[in-house]
Amino acid sequence: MAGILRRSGLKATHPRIALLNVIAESSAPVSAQEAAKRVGKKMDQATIYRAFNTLKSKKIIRQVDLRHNHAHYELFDYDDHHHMICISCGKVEDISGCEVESMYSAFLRAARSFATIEQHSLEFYGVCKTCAEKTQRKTHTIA
Amino acid sequence: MAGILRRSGLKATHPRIALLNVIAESSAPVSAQEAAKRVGKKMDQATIYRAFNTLKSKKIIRQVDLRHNHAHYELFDYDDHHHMICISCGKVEDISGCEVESMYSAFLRAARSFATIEQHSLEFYGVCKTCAEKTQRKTHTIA
DNA sequence: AAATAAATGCGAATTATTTGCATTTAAATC
DNA sequence: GATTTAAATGCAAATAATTCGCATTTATTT
Ligand SMILES: [Mn+2]
Ligand SMILES: [Mn+2]
Ligand SMILES: [Zn+2]
Ligand SMILES: [Zn+2]
Repeated sequence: MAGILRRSGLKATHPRIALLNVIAESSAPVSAQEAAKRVGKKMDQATIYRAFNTLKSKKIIRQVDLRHNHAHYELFDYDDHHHMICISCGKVEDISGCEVESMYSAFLRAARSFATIEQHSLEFYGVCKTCAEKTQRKTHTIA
Repeated sequence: MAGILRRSGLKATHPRIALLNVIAESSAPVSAQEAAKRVGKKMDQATIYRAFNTLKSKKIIRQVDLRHNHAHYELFDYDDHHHMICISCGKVEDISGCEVESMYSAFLRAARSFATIEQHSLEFYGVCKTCAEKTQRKTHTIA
């Protein structure tokens, strides 16, 4: 992690490295609260938010919207993966194989007022198998 | 607007109708602050947030993430349009013609733990022509 | 017009994110 | 390895975003 930071012109400081490790080890995008909890030690929330912002501006991490009313972040791995989010329990699963980038130029042609597209976000909102089963069971019980 | 509300089992109250009009007349998704300002009269912020949530749950409006650290909402028109957002000035333009829904079943097959997809959000982050020109001009001045 | 559940307003509470400033620390220089 | 210095951190306090409790008002039903 230290190398990534230095290559971006950032100081490889202990809090930042710890935070990056937390993000890297997490299976789902992490929020400031989760990060604070998992970084353990003492990393101030202000430092966490400042780190999120600088790491985002250097494209080391990217922001993901899960509609939880607070931001989440994950490593910016350049593999263009996206997320499925359960609208019932909040579960998040990564998915890949989206072709959207290949359509950038077509979208740009259709757009009146945009010069470039740098990135996109694509999220799917649905119901996970666990929640679907629960609903099914509930329905059966009532009937 | 009153009809839409009643059809969803909601009371067609004055604040709600005013809010829906604001959302309908806006060219871009609106935030709670913008709504408060434009509804004029006095509609309490708590009422605005409560309305956003109930209208969202009835699928009359939908939430849009512009990465501004607060939620935005627009009418849920079922035409599957999406947004281009300028990372420099925040400008928002609607775009349509996305084929993502036709790929729901393929994504579902690829997903380990999801039973259904109900909707998706697709946002493009780029630079608008106005901002692109400004940058160009700045670069030229420096050179 | 009366009854009633739903919705609102208002104030206060949470939650989320940012800021100012004194102090510390990583990296560069000697 | 000690010195220098700009960048980064911690702490406390500020601001922004969203939610809650409860008394009062309002839209529909009767
Ligand atoms: Mn992910
Ligand atoms: Mn729109
Ligand atoms: Zn679920
Ligand atoms: Zn712009």
